[in-house]
Amino acid sequence: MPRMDEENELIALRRKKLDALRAQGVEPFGVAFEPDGTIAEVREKFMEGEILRAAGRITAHRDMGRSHFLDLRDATGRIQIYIHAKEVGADLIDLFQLLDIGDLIGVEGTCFLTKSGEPTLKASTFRLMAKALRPLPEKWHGLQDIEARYRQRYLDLLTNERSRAVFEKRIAIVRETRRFFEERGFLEVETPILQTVAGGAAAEPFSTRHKALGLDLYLRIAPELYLKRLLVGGFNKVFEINRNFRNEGISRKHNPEFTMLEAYWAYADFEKMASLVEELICHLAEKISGSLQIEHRDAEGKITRIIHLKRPWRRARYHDLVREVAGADWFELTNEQRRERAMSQFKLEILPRLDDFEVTQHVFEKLIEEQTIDPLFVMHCPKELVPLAKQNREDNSLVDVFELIINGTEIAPGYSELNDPLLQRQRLLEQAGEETQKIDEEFLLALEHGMPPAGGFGMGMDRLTMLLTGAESIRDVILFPLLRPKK
RNA sequence: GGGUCGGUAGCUCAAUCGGUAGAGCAGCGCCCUUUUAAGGCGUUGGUUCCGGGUUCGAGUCCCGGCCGACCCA
Repeated sequence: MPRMDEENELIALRRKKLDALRAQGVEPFGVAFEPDGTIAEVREKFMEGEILRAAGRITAHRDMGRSHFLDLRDATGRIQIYIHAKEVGADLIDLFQLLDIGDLIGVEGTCFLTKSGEPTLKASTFRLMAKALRPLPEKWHGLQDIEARYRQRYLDLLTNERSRAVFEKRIAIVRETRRFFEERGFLEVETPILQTVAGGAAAEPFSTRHKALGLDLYLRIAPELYLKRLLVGGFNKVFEINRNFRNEGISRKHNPEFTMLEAYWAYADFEKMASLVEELICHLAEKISGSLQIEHRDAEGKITRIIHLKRPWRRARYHDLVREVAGADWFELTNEQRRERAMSQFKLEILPRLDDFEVTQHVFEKLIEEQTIDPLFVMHCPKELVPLAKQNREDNSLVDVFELIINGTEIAPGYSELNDPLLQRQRLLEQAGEETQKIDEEFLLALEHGMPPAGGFGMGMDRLTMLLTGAESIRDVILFPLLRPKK
């Protein structure tokens, strides 16, 4: 990482210019300036002869001797500035000599078209808004270094159009998701991130401590148990979009903090939630990409994958899907036969410590989940996988659950929520094993007051953004992903 | 945690078998009154990620470390 005190002639020169500006009585870190909107808006208002004001960053300088052309940019676009000794005073030309690419300026000027038809502001005056003491990355390639793009995201956003577009899409996805739920009568709520018991999922939490109370706390791994308390409290349609934290490894698909959507709907069930998710994702795809065909491209822009979101999405039972790939007799085999087949026939690595249902789950993940590109609702998973869902009425080894898979990844699980407090206690006990302190008694207390049957689902907004933007890594959809500090 | 790959000027990248560390952009100087990846001429800039080692000589080979990417667990 660059340090402020490092010896570098480029920085030293800019600091000299800074001093020279102050010597001329110019404050290099200016105060408010009122442009006629964003640069995109200025371009819309552009009319030859009109006087307009624009503010932005100098990103290019074409020196013609007595006349100069600048590119002025903000996040919305670029406009060309023309500066000529005759048009601005001698004082401002002196000031102009002290400007650099990267500086933020405010310009007032007359609209005109150049020979080649480029809309340009002929500067009558300009003000320095902020002097940049460091040079910007190169204009043509932008900032390419992956590590630097994460550590200094501002430079990535400034120089890489594609990166900025991804984050603008992410913002739109979150905004449209809120609108979607609000239009359907869901209340957006905020529930605790600091929790005394980290419940609602199976994951390692981050721990922290409240000094005044002398209390050990965890950052939440899921909001689920609090949202269900709200169902008990009579908020019948609720959702939350907020950060979850999981103290686990980092990968292409995992960041320790990530943004989760969870929604609960009283008196609905998992099938209804599946339809809601289907509707939501299609709505977002059309809003964000304008299409239900999502194209993923490589760095050269070649299409690598097309995901078809056209409805209706396939719904199939977990056991039927496993039989399709693992053999119709899979569930009639003995545990040992299943292990044997998974290893010899499917070349899967099956560790001896895996329980029988985990062997099947492993087959499911490798042979179904990872191979599935277009949306697939996997319905009715085995209950061992999901302790917070309602048991199926016909077959109580199953739960009323869907798992939505798109592009080889779990996108959203949804349940008919378990609302039997006694059964819920039993399931949580089974899951916790020895670690009974992991059971949220306050949640069970709430359930004992009566929670309406409800449908619920959760969806990782980061992975959804990856799906809709074609980002290959979760770090490309999180503005500041966690990295080890340098040095 | 394991494996593979990478880290060279502010940025983007070269550097043959181990033999004087280079280019483009940016910067600096000069020329040019409508250029737009402006152009022309000239020019500055390096702890080759860090620390050891081998060697007459290391960006390059070896060992250790740091940071990152990908794959696996």
